[in-house]
Amino acid sequence: MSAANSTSDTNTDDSSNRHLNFIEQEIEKDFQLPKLMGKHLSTRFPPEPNGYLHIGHAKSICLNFGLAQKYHGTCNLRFDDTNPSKEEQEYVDSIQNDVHWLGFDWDGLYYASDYFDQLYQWAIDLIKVGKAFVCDLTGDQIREYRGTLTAPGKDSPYRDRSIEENLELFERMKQGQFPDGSRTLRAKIDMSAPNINLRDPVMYRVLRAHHHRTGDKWCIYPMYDWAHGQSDSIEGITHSICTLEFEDHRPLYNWFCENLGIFHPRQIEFARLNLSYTVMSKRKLLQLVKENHVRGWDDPRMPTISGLRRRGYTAESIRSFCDRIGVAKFYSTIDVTVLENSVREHLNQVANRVMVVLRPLKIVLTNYPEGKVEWMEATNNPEDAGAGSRQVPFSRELWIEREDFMEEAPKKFFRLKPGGEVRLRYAYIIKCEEIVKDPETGEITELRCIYDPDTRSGSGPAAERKVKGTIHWVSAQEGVQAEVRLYDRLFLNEDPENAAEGGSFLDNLNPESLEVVTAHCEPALAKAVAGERFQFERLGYFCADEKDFSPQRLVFNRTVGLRDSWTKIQAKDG
RNA sequence: UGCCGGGUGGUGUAAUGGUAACACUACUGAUUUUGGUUCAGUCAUUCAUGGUUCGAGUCCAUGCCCGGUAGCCA
Repeated sequence: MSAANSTSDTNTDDSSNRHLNFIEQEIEKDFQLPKLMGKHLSTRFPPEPNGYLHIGHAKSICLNFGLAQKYHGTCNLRFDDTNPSKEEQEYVDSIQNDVHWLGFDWDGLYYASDYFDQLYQWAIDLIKVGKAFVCDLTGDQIREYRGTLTAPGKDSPYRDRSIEENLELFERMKQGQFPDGSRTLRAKIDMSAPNINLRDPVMYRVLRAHHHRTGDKWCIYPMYDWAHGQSDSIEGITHSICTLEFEDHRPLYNWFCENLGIFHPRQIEFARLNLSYTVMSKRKLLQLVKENHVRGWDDPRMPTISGLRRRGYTAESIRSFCDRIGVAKFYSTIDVTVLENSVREHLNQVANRVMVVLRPLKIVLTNYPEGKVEWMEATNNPEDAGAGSRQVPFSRELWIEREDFMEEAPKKFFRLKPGGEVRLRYAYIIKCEEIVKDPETGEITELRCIYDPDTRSGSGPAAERKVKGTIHWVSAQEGVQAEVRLYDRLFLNEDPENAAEGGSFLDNLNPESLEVVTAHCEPALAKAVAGERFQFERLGYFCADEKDFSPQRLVFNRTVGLRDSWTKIQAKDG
C-alpha cells in the first residue's frame, strides 16, 4: 500500500516493533509456512456502505492499512454491498473521503457486488456437488427448523431435492419468478452442528431492491457469509481481519473456501473498540441523526470520523490514539480521555495560540489614556519557534474572562480580586480598584483597574516583576465577535447503553452537550480559514467550523478544553 | 443451558517456562508571563484452587466470572 503521508512509514517500522500484537505474531508465524512463504501480506478494510465511519472503524482502518505498511504488503478498500436495502452511494463517498483523510490510500478499490457473477457460478458448482439446495421454507419456518442454542435443528423438507430441480429452481430465483422472501438457497452442512452458523446457512435470498451499483440486474442477493470469504479469496487476501462477533462464523468461512477449493485466506478476529460516554453502533448513530438529537452524521458531538474532523480532531491524533489503545481479544472499554489527550498532545505541538474571551467582563484602566492603542507582541506557539509572533492591540477598555475575577476569592485563587494584582498576558500588570455593579441585580458589570506602566512585557528588568497570575484579555475596541460552540460529551453516562428499565440510551443524552456563546476575539482571528485550528489561551483547542465559518461570520468549535488543574484544586478544597 | 472466545495495576497493552514491564490516569515536587506545556519522582498488577517444574502470568486440571452466538443484517 502507499501511504498518503510517507513520513509515518519509517516510524511505524521501529516504533511498533517493540511489541508485536497477537495479530502480528500470527502473521509472522504464517509467513514461515510453505503456503505463504515468499508471498506478501494482503489485507482489506471491508465496510458496509450503510452509514458513516466512526472511531471504531478508525481502529480497524489503522490496523489493516497499518499492517500492510509495516509488512510492505497491500490493503484494499472493499465495500461489502450485499444488502441493497440499506446501502447508499452517499455512504460510499463519505467512506472513501474519511479513509483518505485519515491518511491512508488503498491498493485496490472493490465492491462485493463486483463478484456477484462469480458468486452465482460458485453457487451452481455447490449445487452440482450436492452441497447446496433451494429451500421453500418461510423465514419463520427456517427459524423453527434451526433449533436453539441447546437443541439441534431438523432438516428442511426440501433438503433432498434433486440436483436438477435445485439447478432449475435457483435459475428461476435469479430470473425473478418467485416473490421476495419466498425461497432461499442454502448450504447443505449439518442441522445438528453445535455451531448454529453451520445449520444449513442461507446463501441467497430473493430481494427486489435497487442496488447502488448493479441497479436492477439482480433480484437475488448473497448473504454476508456467502460473499465475504470468497471476496477475500478472489482478491488474494492473506489475512482477513474482523471483529470478535464473527468468530463463530469462521468455521463457515473456512467451509466455503474448502468446499469451493479456492484460495483460503485466514480470518483473525480482534475486539472492537468501545469508548466511555459514547455509543458506537451504526444503528444508534443513525437514530441520533434521524431523530435530530444531533445535526447530522458530521455533528461535532458524533464519534464519526467526519464529526471528529469537524470537531477539530487531527488525523494524526486519531492514528496515535489507535496506536496507543492496542489490539487484543479482550473486550474492553477505553476511557474517552485517552482520545481527548491524543488530540491535546498533537494540537499542543501545532496549534497557534490566540486570545479569546468566552464570557466577557469589562475592565477599564482608569489611568490609561483614552484613545491610545499599543500593539503587544505575542508568541504564536511556544512549542514551535518557527511559528513566529503577532501583534495584539491593547487599550483602555478590555474584556477579560468573567471567571478570572472573584469578589471573595479563596487563598489559592491567583487571578484578579479586589485590591489584587494580575498580569495581563503579553501586556501590563493591573490592579483592581473598584467593582461596578448593576444597582438592580447586584451583578458585576465592570471593573475599574489601574495599570503599572513599568511592567509592559518585554520592556526590561522592571517589567519582570512577578505576580501570581496571568490572564488573557481582548481589547474592547479592536476585538471581533465570534460564535463559539462549546461542545461537551453527548452522554451523561459512562455507559450510555445502561438505561433504566424500559428506557433507552437516549435517556442518557446530555442536554448541555452544546452551548453557544458570543465571544470576543483578538482581531487576528478574522483572518482564520475554515478548518483552521487554534489554542485559545488558557481555555482549550478550537477550530474554525468547516461548514459555517466565513470571514463575515466567525464560527468556532471547541475541540477539547485544556487540562484544568484549577478545577481540581477547587474541588479538593471544597 | 450448547458452541466459541476471554480474564495481568484505576484504564489499556506487553512479558512466548527465567527479575511482571510500557503508556495513560492519579498523587507529590520543580520550571513556567497559559493553573497549559515540560521535567523529576511516588502509589498501584497476574480471577480462584490444585497440579507439573529447580522455576508458572505463561503448561495441565477443576471451578468462578465476563462477552459473543438462535436475521432471508453485516
